[in-house]
Amino acid sequence: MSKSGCDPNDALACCSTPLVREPMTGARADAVAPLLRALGDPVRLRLMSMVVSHENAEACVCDLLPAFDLSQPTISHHLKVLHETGLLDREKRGVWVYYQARPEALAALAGLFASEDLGMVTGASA
Amino acid sequence: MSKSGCDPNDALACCSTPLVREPMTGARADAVAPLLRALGDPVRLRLMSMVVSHENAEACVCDLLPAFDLSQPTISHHLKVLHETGLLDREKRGVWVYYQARPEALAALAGLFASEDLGMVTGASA
DNA sequence: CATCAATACTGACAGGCATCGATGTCTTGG
DNA sequence: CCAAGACATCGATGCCTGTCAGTATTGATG
Repeated sequence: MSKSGCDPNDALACCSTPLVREPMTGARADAVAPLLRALGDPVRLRLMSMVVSHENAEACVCDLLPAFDLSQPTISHHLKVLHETGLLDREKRGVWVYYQARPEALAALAGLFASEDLGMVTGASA
Repeated sequence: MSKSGCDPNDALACCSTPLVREPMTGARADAVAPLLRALGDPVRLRLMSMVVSHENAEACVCDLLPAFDLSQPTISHHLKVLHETGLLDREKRGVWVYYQARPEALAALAGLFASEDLGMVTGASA
């Protein structure tokens, strides 16, 4: 079960509304912020990038560990955070645990920062 | 001056490379993560959204304060964090301080999550 | 100049988080 | 059945951060 009231599915479902269209409600911000906070750590951001850009868009802990000067429990902890936030999927195959990125999560974040309106915003301020 | 070694300009300059293309370097992650961390707080995410979607894409503290159950110093603190991270610009006009979103910062984040490769990633895993 | 309003700054405290060492669990191989 | 490797979990520790109360600063007004 999840640790708190943050439901990843809920977060993904509501991210489709760009934050430039209208003021974000408190509930929506509470749902989206954990995604950004999870990627707000340099280690987790690198882990996410490594998994996504890895072959077949998946990687096991043994692939990721050598890139850091951190202990294995620490890496495991960060992967767990990314998993609980809904950014990574876990799949155990034999002895190894493979983490896969969830494209819909990244797509949700991309939609959040949808830049279609940004040009309009810049022009409107003049 | 910035509080730490995080240079907003550096962060914005390097964000243009999507994190799905190749593994992110440690230095790059250190530069980008603060942007995501800054928006990883629900209050700051709402503040950012409110400023961007506000009339003329700017808002003063007195416009933002009533939407929260927080004290004025707390709101000011969060705005300061967003400003130091390079997400908001400050402009003092008379008694009021107007905060304006920096479109290039949001564009940088949008570029980070550029979804052009996501479809390829999903397909490639099959 | 005196007063008031709006905002920023400082110090302090509580809570959360990143990290580690030690240990447990599960799978594979002999 | 035992040993070894891969990964997760637990408990502890130190740092970071969100929050507030109080105070200083700045500009408008009379």
